[in-house]
Amino acid sequence: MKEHLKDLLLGAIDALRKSGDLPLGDVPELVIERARNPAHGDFASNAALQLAKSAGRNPRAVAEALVANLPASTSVAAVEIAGPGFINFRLDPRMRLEALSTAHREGANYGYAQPDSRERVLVEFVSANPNGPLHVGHGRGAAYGASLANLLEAAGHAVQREYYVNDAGRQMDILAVSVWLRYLEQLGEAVRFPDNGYRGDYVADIAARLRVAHGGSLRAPAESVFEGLPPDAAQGGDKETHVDALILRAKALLGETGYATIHSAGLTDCLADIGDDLAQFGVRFDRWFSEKSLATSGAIDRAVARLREAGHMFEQDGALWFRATTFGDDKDRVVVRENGATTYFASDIAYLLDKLERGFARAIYVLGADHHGYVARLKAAALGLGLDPERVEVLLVQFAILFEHGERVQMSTRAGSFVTLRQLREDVGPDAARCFYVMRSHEQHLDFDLDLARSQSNDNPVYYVQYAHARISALFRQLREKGLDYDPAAGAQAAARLLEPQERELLDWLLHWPETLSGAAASRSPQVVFAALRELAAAFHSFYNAVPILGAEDELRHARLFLCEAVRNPLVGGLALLGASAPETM
RNA sequence: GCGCCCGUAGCUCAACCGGAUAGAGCAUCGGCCUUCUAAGCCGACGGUUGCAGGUUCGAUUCCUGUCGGGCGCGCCA
Repeated sequence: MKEHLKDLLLGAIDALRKSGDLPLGDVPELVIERARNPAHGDFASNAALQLAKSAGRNPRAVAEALVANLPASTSVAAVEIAGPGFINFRLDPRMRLEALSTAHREGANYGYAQPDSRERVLVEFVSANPNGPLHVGHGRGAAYGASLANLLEAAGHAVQREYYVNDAGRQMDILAVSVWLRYLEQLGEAVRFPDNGYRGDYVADIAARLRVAHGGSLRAPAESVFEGLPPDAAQGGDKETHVDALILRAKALLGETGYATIHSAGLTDCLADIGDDLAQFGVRFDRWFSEKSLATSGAIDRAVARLREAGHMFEQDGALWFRATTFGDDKDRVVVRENGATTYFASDIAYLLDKLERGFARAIYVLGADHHGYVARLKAAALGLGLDPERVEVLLVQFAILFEHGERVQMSTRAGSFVTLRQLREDVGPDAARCFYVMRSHEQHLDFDLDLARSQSNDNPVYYVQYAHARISALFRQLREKGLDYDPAAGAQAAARLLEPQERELLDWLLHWPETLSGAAASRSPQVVFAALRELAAAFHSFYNAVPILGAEDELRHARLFLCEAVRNPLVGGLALLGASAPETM
């Protein structure tokens, strides 16, 4: 609709230019807005205000000229000039009724875009290191990424969801050593657990499974493990040095295959746990992309060669550097270390190249806010590879802070005393968890109120929205119980009788829903969807309280039930985008 | 020190790429269940948009400075 009105205005501008009645300069990007105040009609444009300066006339005169030259349209009932020169459009009432029947006809997909302007988009999200269970911080990235992917799909794009598995790094080695030490402990060895090790109970669980699968075949005497190691932090040394030495010792004692067995047990178990956790959270991925595979496939070498050939690499202090500062980054970055190993950033470059070479028009990264330093780096990498940096889109998700009984819930990952996503989900339920996470803009810090999310009351906005759906379902149950009839065709026929203000509100909402959705997708803002659903629920509850539905006379009953069915569709469809259910009863 | 994000009602947040009278929910106060689910509805109260300048017909929105909060600045991942 906004596009249509924009075309009308462009038509008027065109006509004025041809006739030469008004000297118009460059035409700015026209903006059509929903009118906030109903007295201002349905849509408003500030075009005249924007054009006034270059036309050298006062805005109202420009507005009058525009309106006089506006092409005819069957969708517009009236055009008014108001205030300093706003042009207000009042839609033909038929537009609302059309929206109503479209909403009714298209089911839960109402408002979803036709996939005509389809763009292939890759959304990478979560990508947490598989060295333990997901915690509540990851939950926000998961909820946001999943909802965003759904939203982009609803906006007509072809979306691929990926999880980047950091299966190659040092953190995984630390996990492997932690598992091994717990395993030895369970076999009766007197081990000293490193300060930098992973202490969570899940580590012991992995060790226990390892014992079942491999018995004592991976055992080594404690003395041989710790003999001659540099001291740990608690022993007056350095925890990093200590744990690194421990990793080397484990590899030496276990041999390549033995170490690989433990390493992969840690990885596999953690990944399985994460996958299961996310699946129960309604979050699914099309692909789990292994970081290690970038090395084995030669993708890293290829990416590095490409940067080198483009002349963006240099050697210094024995390492190979990417001259990122050429492309706006504030530092140059090491890609190949002095010891010959590639850095994490090297994998990033290779993965980025891989994504864009697979034909995705856009690579969206959903990252935690603490990764904001990556933005410049990734953009620089794209430029260095000779690719358009616009195709790289980084969305930073700010931290979520849990509150309970009005106090901040403290978390410490390494100590294993964190609140896991699994715990949160089981505590407040998946629907509330998903919605609470995306209720605020992703670039806004989130205070996650556990008590509120748990509460089954009017305080809880998720229940409020779901309750609207349950009430509609209840109406149709009551309809049968009372032996009343409902004829959708008669309802559609009588829809013009839906003239109460509360009915008008609902029709308005339905009319705007497609644009609300496309706007939310364009601004990567699932919270807009939630806010809109809340409005719809509020409008429905008001309607429900204001007018009789089953108790109305026949024709009105058909019309109102028809409206209820139409309202139910975006409730279901919108909640689905956010990963929440629409229960029939509550 | 440098860089990024955020400061809006008592609290948590909106305000649609600069627009018309800055809006919701919670909290507080007052009403509404012999009728379709009261997990609901109706109403009242509540604001110098952190502060100081600037740009503009118009600024919560853009720019500069400043104060406050969060985060980041490895040959870690």
